[in-house]
Amino acid sequence: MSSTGDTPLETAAPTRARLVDVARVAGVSKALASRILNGEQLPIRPETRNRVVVAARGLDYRPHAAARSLKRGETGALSLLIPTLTNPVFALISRGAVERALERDVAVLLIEDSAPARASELVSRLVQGGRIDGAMLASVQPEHPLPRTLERLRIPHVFVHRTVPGSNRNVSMADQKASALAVDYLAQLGHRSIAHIAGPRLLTTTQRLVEGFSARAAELGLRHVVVGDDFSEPGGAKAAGELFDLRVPPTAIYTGSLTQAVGALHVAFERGLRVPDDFSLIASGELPLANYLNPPLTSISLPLAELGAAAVDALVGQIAGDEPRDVVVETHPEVIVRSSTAPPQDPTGADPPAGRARPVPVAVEWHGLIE
Amino acid sequence: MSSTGDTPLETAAPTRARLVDVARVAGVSKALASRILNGEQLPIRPETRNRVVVAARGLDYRPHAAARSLKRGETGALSLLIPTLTNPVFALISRGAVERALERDVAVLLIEDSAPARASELVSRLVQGGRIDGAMLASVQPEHPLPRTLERLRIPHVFVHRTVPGSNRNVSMADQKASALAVDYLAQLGHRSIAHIAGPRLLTTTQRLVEGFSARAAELGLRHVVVGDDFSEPGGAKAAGELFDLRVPPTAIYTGSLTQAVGALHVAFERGLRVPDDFSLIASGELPLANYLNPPLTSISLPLAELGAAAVDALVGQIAGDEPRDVVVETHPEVIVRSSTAPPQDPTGADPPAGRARPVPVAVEWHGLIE
DNA sequence: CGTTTCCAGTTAACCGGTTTAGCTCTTATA
DNA sequence: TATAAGAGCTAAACCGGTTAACTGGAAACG
Repeated sequence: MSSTGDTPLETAAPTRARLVDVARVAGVSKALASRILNGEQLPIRPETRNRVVVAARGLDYRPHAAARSLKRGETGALSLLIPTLTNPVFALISRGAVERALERDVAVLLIEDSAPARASELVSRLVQGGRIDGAMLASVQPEHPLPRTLERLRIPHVFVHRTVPGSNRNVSMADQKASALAVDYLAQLGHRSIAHIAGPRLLTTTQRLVEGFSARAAELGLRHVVVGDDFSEPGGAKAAGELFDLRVPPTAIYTGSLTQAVGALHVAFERGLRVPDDFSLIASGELPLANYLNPPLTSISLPLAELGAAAVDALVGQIAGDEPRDVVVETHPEVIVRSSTAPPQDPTGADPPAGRARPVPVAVEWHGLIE
Repeated sequence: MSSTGDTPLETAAPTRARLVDVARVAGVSKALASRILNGEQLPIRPETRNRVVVAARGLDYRPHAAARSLKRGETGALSLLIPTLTNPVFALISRGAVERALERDVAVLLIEDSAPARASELVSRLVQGGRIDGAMLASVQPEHPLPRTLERLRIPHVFVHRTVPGSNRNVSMADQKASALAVDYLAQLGHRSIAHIAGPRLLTTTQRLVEGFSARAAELGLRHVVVGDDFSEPGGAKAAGELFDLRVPPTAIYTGSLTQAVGALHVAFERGLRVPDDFSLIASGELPLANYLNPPLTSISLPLAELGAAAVDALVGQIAGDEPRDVVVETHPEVIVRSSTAPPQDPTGADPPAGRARPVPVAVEWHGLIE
């Protein structure tokens, strides 16, 4: 298996060029070749430098990752832990992270967090095995064991999208702005009574979305309500069902994820409700699928890929020695208008003729001003 | 940064255990420790072996990936090239591959094939940089430059899901069976006139799906037609539109992917056609989303995760020295019955009163027996 | 004129494993 | 009784880079 030098057999094994080869061709020591190729600022004759660079290019030389890693004590690889690949939100974050990492010549190991204990063990193994320099975590729920482990091992890490308050390691975006924009858009269409289907309350993403929603709705004097506690399709379906059961349902629903919107559309269909005739629907997070739902879904675009890219940048910074600090990605949310939103059909629905909307049949309470 | 031995400062940097540490604790040389921990069959006193094993466990020792890689000339890492992460088909294949790889203590680098030239360059870089031992390719179209590059560099590789005939490196499944099952199911419901919305004709997956469809339809004496050339939502929408434009549209449509089915549902909705009243719809490939479409989509389950796992197995085999050979994953397709399929509404629709169905308004021709 | 400084490099140690060659001691064999 | 054959281990080279320490000569400096 040792392809050192010549292989006298008929199959000329194409062997990688090593640093020594470059050095020999350029007529210098491998030490010098190494330092030149790494762009060190050194007193060196330009002509010598050139010989080395040309030799490296000519031989298509690439430093052996393992050798470099061994000496430097760095691997040039990161892990990215996500809840599931089949959720397009995380697919997009992953895309952004992998792209940026490749630009920076860093490798990314993607891992699905099927079970917290297992994920912790896997990441620890990668760390202990010297396979990664740092970890990006997009799936930590508050009691997840991994952050503590990483803290103890002093492994650089960041939290992406799902953040940990006070950690100084959060890479997030101003989700509030997306919610506020959604509320603005619905209000502008004439809706006076709106609902938000939210995710798990423990997640900071959820909290930001809810906060943005409630704050702006209150500001505009809209009646508003928040339901739901799961970003999935069934979560959206269940929450939507609760809303439709209200004595006075909202005329518009804003979901925290596209998957929830799919669930909401599903129950609407089952109950014979029509969108946007019976209620308007708008979701946070734009995906190609939105255009092919029935009806095509109005949504708020969010820079998920940029979020992944920013996570890589922050983590690479930490590895280089920077102190961990929170990063908030610039958000310029936009409404992608499709066919699931329209002015409310029955203007009185937002303000029922019989005055006050209470009592409410399920454990859901309206907030906001009753004019 | 050198944490060699003791760090006298207050921050006790938790340093990885190395092989020497294990050897010292066990009172043996590191050579022996290495061979024991690698499970070599050697003349060794059981007690000595035990001391080493216990020491390794006690120190939570894990061999440093880079050091091992450097000496062995293997990285213990593979790449997986997929068209896009946001397509759940490839998300599932990736899931299966990553899971199996982690079981085998191998790392997987996931790469999206945004542009063939760029992907080729990236994978080459990984190979040349000694970052991966082999590549899994799930996105090669016939003129993709990567296979040639890998062949030239003598890098082990396999083709997953999208195969290359004659390469002996294909990891695929018997998609034909899924198509045949779909046809059987539709026939059993009473449909006599069915259509298949296919993917790009150059892909072998498409060819297998089409073959299974046409063969079984002919066998059962059904009128059948194949349209479409793209697995995406717009591709499904366009093809469905062509079918609806037929003078005698089919009473059932079988799509090669769930995304195409989404597209088909979309145009049906736009044209006011109802599923399954106006036509039945069944898709190849089961995904959670299917349950939340309107109506919930009947689909054929396929072992996509197993396919990814099998790809890892095959590739690891090649790296260990096996000759490349095609692998066909066991398929036991099942119909997941939901609400998008039903007996045809108008039994005469399958066999129009006016006799022959031609002429056909678009470039689509019916095949099969006219009774 | 002797010494220091700078230029333009080279030598060799080292990272943490794996692996080949070899060494010592006991036991079986001729 | 000499010797070959294991059993049971150790020493050291090696993988391919990086980097601290060093060298020989020319120029600058006091």
